[in-house]
Amino acid sequence: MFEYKITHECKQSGARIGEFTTPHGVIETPVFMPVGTQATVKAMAPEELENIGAQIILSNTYHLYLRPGHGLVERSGGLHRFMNWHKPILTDSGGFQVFSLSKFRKIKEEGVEFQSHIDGSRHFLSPEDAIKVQNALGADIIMAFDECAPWPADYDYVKESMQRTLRWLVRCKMAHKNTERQALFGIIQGGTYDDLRVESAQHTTAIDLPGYAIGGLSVGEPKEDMYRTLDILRPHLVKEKPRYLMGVGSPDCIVEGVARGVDMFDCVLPTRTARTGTLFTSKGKVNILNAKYVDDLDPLDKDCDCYYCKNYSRAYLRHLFKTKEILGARLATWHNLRYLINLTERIKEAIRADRMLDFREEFINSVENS
RNA sequence: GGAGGGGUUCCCGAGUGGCCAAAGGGGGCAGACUGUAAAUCUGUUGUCUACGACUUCGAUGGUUCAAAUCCAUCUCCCUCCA
Repeated sequence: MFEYKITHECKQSGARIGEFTTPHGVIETPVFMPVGTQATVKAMAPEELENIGAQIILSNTYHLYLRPGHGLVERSGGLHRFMNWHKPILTDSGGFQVFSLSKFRKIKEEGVEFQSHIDGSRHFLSPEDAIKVQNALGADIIMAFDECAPWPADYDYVKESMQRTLRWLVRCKMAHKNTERQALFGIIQGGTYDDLRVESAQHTTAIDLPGYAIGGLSVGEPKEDMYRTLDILRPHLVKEKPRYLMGVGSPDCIVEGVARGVDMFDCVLPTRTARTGTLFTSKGKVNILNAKYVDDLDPLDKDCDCYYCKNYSRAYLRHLFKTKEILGARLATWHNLRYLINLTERIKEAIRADRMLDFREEFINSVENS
């Protein structure tokens, strides 16, 4: 179980196509994983996700722990059964909530004290707790409990945080009881400090795990910093293990990430922006609410094969958004997810043809010339 | 016919002598969103030859240094009573 088999390596870029085997099926990388924090990818039914080619989705330890409680999920037969998604699932550990809910928490060596954003109740989440909850949820891939440090942040703070994340990783591995059916991934931190990144990568990969993630990026830093960090990390990653860039990203970031050897991505961007009217297209970003689309009866993207683009006009989607109809959010989400999954398909073709760098060039140009 | 209430910027609706181009919503226009406190948030919304000027608060006329705000007439709407 949890074997990662690289089936092709791009001669031009070193980008890989691989197969990661899990109890709920094989994931072909590079892969984009839609995010379904609260045991649902907002606006989409599992069947619909499957139909657009989603291979694996994310869910979240912290949010499910608070509501409805991991006990209920476990009693219902695990997360797969609870939400009726029978392909692989990855759960994030709650480490991102240490960052995003920073107003409600206090970090200690033992773990993190949270005050619930829902009702203000106090909770304590240690690395052991995060693993215990994830064992109960039953995802195929579970994440180590880390701290996603903010950006910008002082060197000393990031160093301390990164080293604590390493100590927490050791505790996570010790606590993980279900290694046969759940793959624990470690998370490399270190902000945008190159030496801290290298230190984190060396220590993290020294611990034998089925996969490794790069965290703490796309938290506000310039893209050049993110790309540089990926370049710095690349020689320090384990070639035979999947590499997961957490929280990324936008179409251009995914292309840039794959070109730098990343295999897995997740991001709320396509689903979140879809709900507010921003759509990815082969010609760049479109805000469907713009007045110029009021009479536009063409499909959003002629190059897209999604249910929305095949059956509806831009004017119709704009109308749905203007009237705040639920279907608007659904069609937009449907499209954005299909767009990103299509993008990974095109990326795989480029890797197979050993022309990932050419593809990157073409992609950047096509999106800019809108 | 009698009594009362009211007509404010695209809409609703505050404002009752100067701090009012006029609160607040809505709508419109635009922007943001990267391991989801997000079907959310931000900006903007009379005109112009634009750090100043001009036009606006049902209409007209008047009082005043100064009116959306006071007075008169007209007009339209609403409620109650006959």
